[in-house]
Amino acid sequence: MQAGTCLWAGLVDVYRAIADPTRRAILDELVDRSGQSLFELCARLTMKHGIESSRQAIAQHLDVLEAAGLIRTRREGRSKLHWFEGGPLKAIAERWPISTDERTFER
Amino acid sequence: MQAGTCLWAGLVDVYRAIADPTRRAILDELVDRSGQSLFELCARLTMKHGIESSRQAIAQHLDVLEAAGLIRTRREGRSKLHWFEGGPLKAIAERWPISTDERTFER
DNA sequence: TTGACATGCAAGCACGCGCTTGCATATCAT
DNA sequence: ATGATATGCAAGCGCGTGCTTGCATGTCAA
Repeated sequence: MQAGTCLWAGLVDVYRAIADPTRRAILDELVDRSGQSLFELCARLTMKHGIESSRQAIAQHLDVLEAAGLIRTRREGRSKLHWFEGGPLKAIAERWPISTDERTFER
Repeated sequence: MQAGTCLWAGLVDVYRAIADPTRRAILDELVDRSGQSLFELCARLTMKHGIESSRQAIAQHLDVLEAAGLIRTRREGRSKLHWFEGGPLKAIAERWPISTDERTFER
C-alpha cells in the first residue's frame, strides 16, 4: 500500500481515511500525545486501544492519513514523527446540519 | 446487501456510512429536500449529482444510511419516504479538535 | 380483479481494501 | 566498519463492499 497501491496520495478523501477504526484510534492517540514515532504509536495502540496490528499495517494507515491531510510528519534522526492536523475535518462538520430539528420529520 | 449481507443493521458505524460518495450525495439531497421517495432520489441524484446508480443500488445505500441512524423513514402508501437525521454526526464533529493550532507542530 | 407502479429480497460477481511477508534503505552507537 | 535500530518499498492474498440480475411482495387506479 505504501507503494503497490501508491497511486492514491491525492485521491484519498477524508471520509475514507476515517472510515477505518484503526486509523481513528491513531488520530485519537496523536491528539493525546503529539509527535509520536511509528514505534511509539504501535506500542501505545496496543496498550491503550487493544490494537495488535503489525508495524507495516500501522505505517500504511499513517500513509493514508497523511495523504488525506489529517496528519503532518517530520523526520527526526532515524525516526519519523507524526502530528495531528484537524483542518480537513472542517469539511465534514460543516457539510450537513448537525442539530436535529423535530420539524424535519414533517413535510 | 439488503438481505444477503443483512447481518449488519447495527454494526454499521457512521464513519463507514459516509465513506461512500454516493451515500454522501444522498444525504446532501435529503438535506436539500426532505421526505423524498426512492424514485425521487434516483431521479434527482442523476440530474443534480451525475450519479447513474441503479434503483437497487440506491436502495442498498439507503439501508446502510438507515442502519447508521443517518436517515429516518416512513411508509406513505406505496412509497417509502426518507428524512435526514444529523444526530450521529455529532460524534464525529466532537471527537477530534477541528481548529488547527500552529503550536501543535512543535513538541 | 387486473394491470401498473413502487419497493423488498436474494444470490452472485468484480474490485478495492487492509493485511502479511520479505527485503531494502537510512541513521545512530560502539 | 559493524551491528542494531527505525523506517521504506513491493508483491501477493483473503475478505468485505458495492453493484448487477432476477424475481417477489405490496399498493393503488381502472
